[in-house]
Amino acid sequence: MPKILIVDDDPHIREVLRFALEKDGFSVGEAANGAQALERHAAERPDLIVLDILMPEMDGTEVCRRLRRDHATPIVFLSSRDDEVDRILGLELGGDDYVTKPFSPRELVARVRAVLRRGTSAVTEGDSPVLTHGRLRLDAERFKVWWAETEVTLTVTEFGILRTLLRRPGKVYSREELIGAAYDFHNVVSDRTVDSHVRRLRAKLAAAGADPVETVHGVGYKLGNC
Amino acid sequence: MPKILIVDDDPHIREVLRFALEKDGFSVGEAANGAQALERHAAERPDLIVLDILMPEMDGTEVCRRLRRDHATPIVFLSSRDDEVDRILGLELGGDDYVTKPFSPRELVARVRAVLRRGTSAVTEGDSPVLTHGRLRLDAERFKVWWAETEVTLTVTEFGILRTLLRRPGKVYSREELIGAAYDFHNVVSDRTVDSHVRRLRAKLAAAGADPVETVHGVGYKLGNC
DNA sequence: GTCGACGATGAGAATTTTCGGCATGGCCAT
DNA sequence: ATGGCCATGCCGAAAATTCTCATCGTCGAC
Repeated sequence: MPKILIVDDDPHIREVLRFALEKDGFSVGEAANGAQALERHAAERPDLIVLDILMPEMDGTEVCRRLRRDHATPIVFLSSRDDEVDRILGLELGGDDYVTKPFSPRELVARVRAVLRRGTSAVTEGDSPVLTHGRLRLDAERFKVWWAETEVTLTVTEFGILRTLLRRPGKVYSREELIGAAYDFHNVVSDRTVDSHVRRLRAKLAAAGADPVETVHGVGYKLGNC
Repeated sequence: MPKILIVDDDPHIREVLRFALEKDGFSVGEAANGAQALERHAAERPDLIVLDILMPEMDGTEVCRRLRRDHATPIVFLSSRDDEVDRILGLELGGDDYVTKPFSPRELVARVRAVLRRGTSAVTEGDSPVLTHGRLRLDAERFKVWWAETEVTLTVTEFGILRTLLRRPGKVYSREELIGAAYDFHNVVSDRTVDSHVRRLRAKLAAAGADPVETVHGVGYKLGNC
């Protein structure tokens, strides 16, 4: 019966999350700010923390940094605004997953379960054969991609990049990460190359009426809402 | 002080190997045929077996199969004729390394050490940054290859294939294995493609005076003696 | 508003992949 | 053994994809 610590300054959110998590059999603790979070973490030793990023005084990133000094407790971030989380995710914080508001409690519980299932390790990819995000669908086994009903034909590299983006929609991937995910040899290609592939990927998706790949200036690319 | 069991029907070979291994600090046992090998193995519990393939009555492959029923003792095979070992290696016997006669005792000792160092596991690739085989040298970090003194410039795929072959010189790799080792997506390219890459790889090595990549009809490619 | 850094774009070079035809090896019947 | 036959590998060339480079546009910090 894993124990979850909810950290958010909004009592309403805490309430909703507590309800959802308890219904699923988790035992739940709460904290309303960063200082309280560290305190409760020390006292209750939760198996996972649900952590809001935007909080007065000590925000989520700072809590995360302090926790990471001594602990590997998995963290699922809550982000208020979509573009806000972008920067943070670029910075290799030790977060394990990320949910942007507004989100369904059901989704959060699913993420929490997933993180716990794959163990403490921060960066493990759930290699499901079919990935979906909005109208975008990718079948890694059959090597095919659809936007709504129309199939989009991609090359290997384009496919690799999209698959990576799709594993964590919204997360901003640096060019280096994208290269690493698509090739065995990381040290071979220049990162300008990623631009080229993203360009053609975008072109093909655009031809199908989609435009889900977004640029995050100074960091990399991410999959936006579809 | 690891114990090695030498199995070979040729007393001269046993003598040479015993001398080399003992000089290196190993303790050595001997067996002249398959039946004796099983017997000695049960009695002496060696840490590693050096096993000749071609023996009268019960040959090395059969000995290996019987041993593998109950034991994971690492095995280094000795093969008499070069082309003979090819077929056997295709068949995923549980061998840990392979040396073809004529071989230098020094080389065998090196192999034995390597196998022991990387633990019992049969198929662990020591991902050392620098792989060498005869005059052939490959640096996986700097992404460079040499034949003797001359550097050979390879493309990513050529490099990937050579690196794979180099991980177990002499082992015959199927085209599928080579594809799988060089790409993330296995299901994308036809296996004729491997031919093309091997062709260009050979051409480049030939330009440097080498011809180490050998074809094994009906199975795949392997790295021959250099 | 200006400047500097970063991303987009176009074009071309390099690499990878495929395909079809030819050569060769291994196997069977003679 | 010999010759034919089928499977498999090799080669040349073209098509597809990937990668790089130079230039221009845009974003964001000051």
